[in-house]
Amino acid sequence: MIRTRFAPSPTGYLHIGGARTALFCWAFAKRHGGTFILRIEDTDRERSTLESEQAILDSMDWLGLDYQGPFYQMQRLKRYSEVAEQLVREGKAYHCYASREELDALRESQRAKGEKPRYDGRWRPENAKRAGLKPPVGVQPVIRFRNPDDGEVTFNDLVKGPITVANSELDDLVLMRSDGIPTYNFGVVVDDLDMEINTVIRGDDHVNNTPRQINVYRALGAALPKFAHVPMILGQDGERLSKRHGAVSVMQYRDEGYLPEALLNYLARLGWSHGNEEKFSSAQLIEWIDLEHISKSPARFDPEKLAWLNQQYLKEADDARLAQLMTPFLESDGCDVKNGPPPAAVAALLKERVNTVKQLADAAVYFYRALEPSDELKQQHYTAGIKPALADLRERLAGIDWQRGKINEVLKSVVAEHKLKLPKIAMPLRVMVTGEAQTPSIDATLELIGRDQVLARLDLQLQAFP
RNA sequence: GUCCCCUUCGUCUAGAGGCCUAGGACAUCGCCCUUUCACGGCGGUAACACGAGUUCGAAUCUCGUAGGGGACGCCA
Repeated sequence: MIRTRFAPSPTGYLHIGGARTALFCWAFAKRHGGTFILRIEDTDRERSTLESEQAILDSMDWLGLDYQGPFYQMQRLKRYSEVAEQLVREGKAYHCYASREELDALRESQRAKGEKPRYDGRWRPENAKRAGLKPPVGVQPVIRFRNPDDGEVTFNDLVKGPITVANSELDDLVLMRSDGIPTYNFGVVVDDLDMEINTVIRGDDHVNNTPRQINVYRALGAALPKFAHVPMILGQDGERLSKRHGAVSVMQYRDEGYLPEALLNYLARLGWSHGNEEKFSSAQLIEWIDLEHISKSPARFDPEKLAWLNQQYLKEADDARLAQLMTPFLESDGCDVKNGPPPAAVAALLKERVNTVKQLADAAVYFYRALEPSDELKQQHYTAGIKPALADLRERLAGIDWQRGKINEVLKSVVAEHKLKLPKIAMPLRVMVTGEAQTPSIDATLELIGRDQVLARLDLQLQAFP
C-alpha cells in the first residue's frame, strides 16, 4: 500500500512548484490505490501564519487534490521530544550549548578558509569532556544528532538514480531546538515514520537533506522509505521561480480565470511526460503517472503554453459553468448581468476566442453595456457615403423577427440593394454596436445583444456619421 | 568556497545502441478557411552543450571540460 504525503510549511501561499509536487504525490497514491496525506509543517513560528495555511488548504481544494489530514506538527511536539530523548539516552544524540554567536563565528571562519561550513562537534560528550566544557548555567541546550563520522550514505532516488554522499560531508544536525520544537530534518523523519509514509516525493531542494535523514532513520532502527526528488520549476529566465516572475501562487491563477483542470494538466506535463500526450485529465494522469518519466532537470514555466491549454479546456467547458465564473468579473465591471443576455449564451459565443475566464468577461462587456468606439475606429469605418445604407438597415432591423437568420437576410439584402460589399457595411455596423472591430459573427452578436439595445446604439452612432 | 544533481528545437518534451535524414506540443513564420477577430486545417524555420573514448554502429554507455541548478541555519 503506497502512502505519500505533501508537507508544506504555511509561510506563504501555495506556489505552483508546490502544487506540482502535491499533484505528483496525490496522483501516485491514487494510481496505486494508496493514501495521500497533507501535513502542515508549522514549526517555524516566526513565519507561519494562519492565512498561509488557509491559502494552502483553499488551493488544494480548488485543484481538487483530496487528502487525509491535515496533520499539524505543532500538535505533535511531545512525540518529537520523546524520540529525541530516546536518542540521547542511546548515545545517538547529545545536548549542545553552543550559542548562535559562537556558531556564526565558527561558520564564518570556515568559510574564510574555503571550507564547507559545518558544526565541529565541540559538544559531543567526549569532546566536551576532553576540553573541559561545562554546561553554562541558564542556557537551554539544543539536541544534536550524532552523525556517523565515516562511511557514506547511498540511496536510490526513484527520479535521479543512485546518489552517494560521504558522511564526512555531513555534520551533527540539530534535532530539537532549545525551545523544544523540532527542526525540519527531524520532524519529517519522525512524522514520515509515524504516518508510515513509504514513498517520499518532494522537491529537488531536499536531495541534500536526504542523507542526513537517512542517518536518523538508521539511528532509529527504522526501515527507509523510497525517495523521489522532483526537479524545481524555474522562471522563463531560468532563475528560481519567484514573485518577480509574475503569478506564482495557485490562487492567482484561479483569480485570473484559469481552470483548475488546465493548471493541473500543465503542471503534470511540466517535467513529466507520457509519450506525446499533451492534454489529459486527472483520471488519465492517475492511470499513467510513474516516477520514471519525471525528468531529472529543472523545467521553465511557460505561461503561453498554460494559456493555450487553458483555452483548450475553455472551449469544451460547460457554458453554464463559464457563465457562473464570468459573472462576478462582469459585475465588478459595472455590467447588469441579470437584465442582459443570458451569460451562458454569451460565453458560448466567446469562449473559443479567449484564454482565460477573465478575458472572457472582458470580451463580454459590450453585451451588457454600450462601449463608445475609439476615434481611430470611427475614422477607419465610419466612411462617407455609407450612412444611407446603414440608416436603411436600421429601419429594416426594427421590423423583423429578432433572430440570427433574419438579421443575416436583412444584412444581405441591404448590401445588394446598395451595391456594396458585405464587409463595407458589416464593419461599421459592428463598431457602432459593440464599440470594437473584433467580435464574433455580427448576426449572432446582434441577436444576443437584443433589438432594443442594437437600435438604440445605432441611433446614437448614426449621429456621429459624416 | 565545498558537496550533490542536471544538460535534445526559443520553451516543455519523445527517445532507454541500429526503427533518428531525431518525433510531438507551445511559441514563431507562411498559406487556406473567413463578414472582422478568433477557432480550425495545411506547411515551414528550429535541437542531441563541447571534447575524448567504448562499439561494426551513440542523442542513447564511460571519462573529461564547460554551463546551469541545488544544498551547506536552533528555515523548511
